[in-house]
Amino acid sequence: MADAQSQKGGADRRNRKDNRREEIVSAAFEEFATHGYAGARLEDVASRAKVSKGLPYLYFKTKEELFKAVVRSVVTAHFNTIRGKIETTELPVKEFLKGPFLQFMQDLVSSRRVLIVRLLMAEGHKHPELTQFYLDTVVAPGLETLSGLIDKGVERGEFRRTDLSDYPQLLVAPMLLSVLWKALFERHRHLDTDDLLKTHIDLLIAAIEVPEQEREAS
Amino acid sequence: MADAQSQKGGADRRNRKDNRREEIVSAAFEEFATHGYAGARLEDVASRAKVSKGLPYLYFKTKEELFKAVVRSVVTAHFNTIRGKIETTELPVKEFLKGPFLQFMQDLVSSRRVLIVRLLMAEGHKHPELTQFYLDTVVAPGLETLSGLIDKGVERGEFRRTDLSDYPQLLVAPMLLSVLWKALFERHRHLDTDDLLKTHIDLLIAAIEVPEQEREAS
Amino acid sequence: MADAQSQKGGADRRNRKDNRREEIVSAAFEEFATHGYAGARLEDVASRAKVSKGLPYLYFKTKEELFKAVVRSVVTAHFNTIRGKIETTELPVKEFLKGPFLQFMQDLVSSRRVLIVRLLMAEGHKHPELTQFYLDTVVAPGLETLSGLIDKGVERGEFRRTDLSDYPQLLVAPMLLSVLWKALFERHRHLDTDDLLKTHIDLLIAAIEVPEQEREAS
Amino acid sequence: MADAQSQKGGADRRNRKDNRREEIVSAAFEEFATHGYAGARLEDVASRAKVSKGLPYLYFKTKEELFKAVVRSVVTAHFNTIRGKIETTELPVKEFLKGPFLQFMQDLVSSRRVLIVRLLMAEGHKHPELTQFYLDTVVAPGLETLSGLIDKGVERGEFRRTDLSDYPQLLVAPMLLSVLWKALFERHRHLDTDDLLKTHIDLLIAAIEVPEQEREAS
DNA sequence: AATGAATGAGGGTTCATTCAT
DNA sequence: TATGAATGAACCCTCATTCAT
Repeated sequence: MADAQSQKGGADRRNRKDNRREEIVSAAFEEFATHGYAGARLEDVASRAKVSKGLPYLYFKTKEELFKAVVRSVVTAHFNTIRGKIETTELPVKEFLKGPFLQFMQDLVSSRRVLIVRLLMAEGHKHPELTQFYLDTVVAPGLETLSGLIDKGVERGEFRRTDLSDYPQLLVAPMLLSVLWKALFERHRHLDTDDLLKTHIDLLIAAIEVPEQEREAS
Repeated sequence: MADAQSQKGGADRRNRKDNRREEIVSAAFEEFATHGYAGARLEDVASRAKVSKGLPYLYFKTKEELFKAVVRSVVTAHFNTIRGKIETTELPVKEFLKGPFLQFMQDLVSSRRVLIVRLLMAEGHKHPELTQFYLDTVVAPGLETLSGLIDKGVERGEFRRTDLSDYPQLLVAPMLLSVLWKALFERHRHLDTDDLLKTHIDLLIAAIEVPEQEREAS
Repeated sequence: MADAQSQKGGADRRNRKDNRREEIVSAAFEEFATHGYAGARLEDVASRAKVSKGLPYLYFKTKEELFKAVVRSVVTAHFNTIRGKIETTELPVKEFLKGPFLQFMQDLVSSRRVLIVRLLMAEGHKHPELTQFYLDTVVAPGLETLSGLIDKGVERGEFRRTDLSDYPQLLVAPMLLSVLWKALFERHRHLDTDDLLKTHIDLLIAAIEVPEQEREAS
Repeated sequence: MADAQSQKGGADRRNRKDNRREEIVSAAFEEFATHGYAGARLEDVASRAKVSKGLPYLYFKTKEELFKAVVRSVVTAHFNTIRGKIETTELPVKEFLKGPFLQFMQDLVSSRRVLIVRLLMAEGHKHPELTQFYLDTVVAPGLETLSGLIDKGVERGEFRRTDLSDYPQLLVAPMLLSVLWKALFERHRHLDTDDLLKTHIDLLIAAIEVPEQEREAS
């Protein structure tokens, strides 16, 4: 029992430490997202996380390390879900695009997480290893998966063979635009990004779809 | 003579002053584009413009004023050209999109001017009036013009009536993506943005085009 | 048995405690000697002593207390040996100087312990009670003893009566110089301090020695 | 006249700037000498020099640069005087040592400038290039000159040939000791360094002097 | 109009010291 | 007794802005 007690004590401390770390990263995310990298003050991060000014430095050697941790934490684990879905779905590709994939983009656009995208756009060029990390972890696998999805549609006879396979970026470009619009212009002029994304998917499908009557029997 | 002299002197001075101003703004553009708003140092702006450290303050009260001037200066006058072309072209809309419009996007992506876009993404939300200005001056008229272009295609029977008219942003979203890719990822992974943009236009046309045989004679 | 057990336990604890203390002081000596007072970090002291960051504070209230303990520990017990030898030697003073005393100085110059001298030089003026302690414990008795040694030589007819008795510091000044040379300049320019010290002793003896033929028979 | 005026204006500014620089270095000398390198606060340097907190950074990139400038400024030009005298004196070497040279050492010991020696002792090992500079600029030439002085005495038949020529450091070691005594112990126990130095010179001369009756006629 | 020296508020970072466990 | 997470004061350095010339 005494053992259990002390173990538990250790676990508590571990948990507390982990929590603090997460709280700091989370607070930092807000501050970076709001003020940009240079504009964010570590002291504000600390007080948002309700810790002392010096604590972040116990977990992150420098502001930049903290920034990297923020990017990593936002990125990690969120994109694997949809990727898994894409690769295992049984739906016709067209239905998948109009359903789950559209949904995914719509959700992403309205989530706070995408602020990281704006951050990266704004500050990424000053942190090459970070962009590389993001490219390797999120962008490249994501594009790979999308390419695969298009190809699957082609193989199944749903889609014509087009250059879209080479530029899966085109599938998500309007999502990027939506993110930026929301960040910059939304307060001045509303844009229905959900509908915009839906329109985008519909047009894309129209562009590459093989009409029902032309499909081969198999 | 004396009058002419002094007038000429006045003109010189005016010119010199204007030049100075332009040089400062231009130097500031480079510094802002390279280091971001917070990261740019007014002293570097001054020395890039080959003026003294204090001079920018004779023209711009604060760093923010200078920033606004930069945005305005980059924005102004560059977008009217293509807008004019769009509105007066005699080409079939399809041909216009595949020709001059594609060319315009390709040029823009590789111009230094688009760095302003990254700047706005990074700092825009802190300068609402600036984004408003940008929206009013560049974005809104641009979108308006694009809408008109699509509609013209519809009216001429080239295109089906689609929701693209409501979301002309979809025409330029890949351009935005291209800009960002170049800024962030290009050094890690090459993307042929010219070809990507071409593919985009082709797909879009495929999506909305009325097939030759279906067109009404008029 | 139980008693023995607990007694032993008590002894262990005492020993352990003393060891810890010594280890901390010893680690602190290294850190202070290497980085100076202000430059030494208590965390480094702790990790060098392989104890936790907080432990030194159980033994020493502040960094300054630890510093004092370091000075005291290095000082204590090391100088009594030579002092004892000086006071009890049967050798002619001249031989004593050329033999054991020279040896002592040569050893001291190459020992790590003299780093304390540099420390005191650097920080002593900020810790008056510490310099007083050092003066009372090491310097004053040492000089006293040296004075006595010279006087013994005079009384024995080996040396002339000179003012050297009033300034025994002159006997050790080259040792000080040697210490500093090693600390500062040795890496740039070698100095054979052993030979320098030998030369010093030889010259000093030449200066005060009563030539053989002039000595009184006794 | 206007020209002269503006020239004078320029000169004024130059002078003012140079003055500021000197004032900062001088203030820094005091602060470093009092608190050591790490203990000195640039803000205190600034306010001692009656300039703003940031000004020192216009003249010295970092604290270390300022420190180096302090060392250089104290060192420069002060040691050439005595060196010149040594090399050109017409006095018998013995008389020179007992007169001007002793005087020089006595003056030096009581000047504020020697605090730089304590500084170097304390911090020198952390700034190798600085100690090298000091060695090359002050120490090495000084020792060279002293060696020459001894040799001149030997050549003139005043002195025996001894190893002192190889270790001119022995001539100045008591000066070093005096500096340190004053810095550390003087407030606790008085030492008449003037007399100590005189005794030192007397003893040294006694050690190497060729007695009058033994000198060769020439 | 133009210069560039000077100012001083502000932010990143360190580290002696405290304290909950 | 021992740990190491946490605190917060202090300090170096930067840079937007001012001002004497």
